Amino acid sequence: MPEDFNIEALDDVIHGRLRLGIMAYLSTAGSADFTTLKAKTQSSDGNLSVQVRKLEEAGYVTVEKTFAGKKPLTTITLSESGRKAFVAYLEAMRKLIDDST
Amino acid sequence: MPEDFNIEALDDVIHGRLRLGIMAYLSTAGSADFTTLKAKTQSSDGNLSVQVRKLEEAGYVTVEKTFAGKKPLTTITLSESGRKAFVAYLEAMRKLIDDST
DNA sequence: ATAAAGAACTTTACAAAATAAAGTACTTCA
DNA sequence: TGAAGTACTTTATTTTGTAAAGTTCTTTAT
Repeated sequence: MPEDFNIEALDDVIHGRLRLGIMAYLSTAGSADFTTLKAKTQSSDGNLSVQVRKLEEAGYVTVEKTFAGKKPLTTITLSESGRKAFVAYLEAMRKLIDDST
Repeated sequence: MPEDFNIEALDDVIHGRLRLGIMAYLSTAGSADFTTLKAKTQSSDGNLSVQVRKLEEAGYVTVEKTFAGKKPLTTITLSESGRKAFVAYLEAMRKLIDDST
């Protein structure tokens, strides 16, 4: 029985579907440009833009804008605090899974 | 790299915060009455009522209304299809965790 | 006997989030 | 040079989640 499963342990910023995908990808890749992230998460430009902004506002990623030749290049990088938050999220989720199986 | 992490593998009906808590509890308890579920998930009456209805509409739980003495008693039970869906959710989540750590 | 309080919900209203559509500012190709 | 494409952002719409209010009864106190 997941007696001690605290629903509040699941960070809402991370729990969002697309944001979870972004964090999962960045957790191993470290950083990625906008286009790659869009492909990996199979999301639309608009949605990705919005969700990356939210992660940025939470301090979980940093966003750097440069140019690759003539084209704009946005690079999203997982921050230290983002990594910590993601690890905590995974820990809470793992506990839920263990307790449920 | 969670190359194969398919964000769509995460069943949206289950992914919702409170619904996830309900499913997690029911996955081990099998069934519970409204009041118990409310206490275990620390939710409000209104929210619980709404989310249970959604799980019911998805066919993941069955809801039976009886009386305990004079008081109404609503019993929520995990269905076979609900268990399957939850297992699939856990499997997708486990894969995400494994790939991310 | 009856009013006040409480239990067990449901319904409706409101707020937040996700998605989709449209817009901007270029660049490249024909 | 103009049509299509890239790399985004902003705004609008839809969906979802939460909170507030309402309903129907029961229990307790007077």
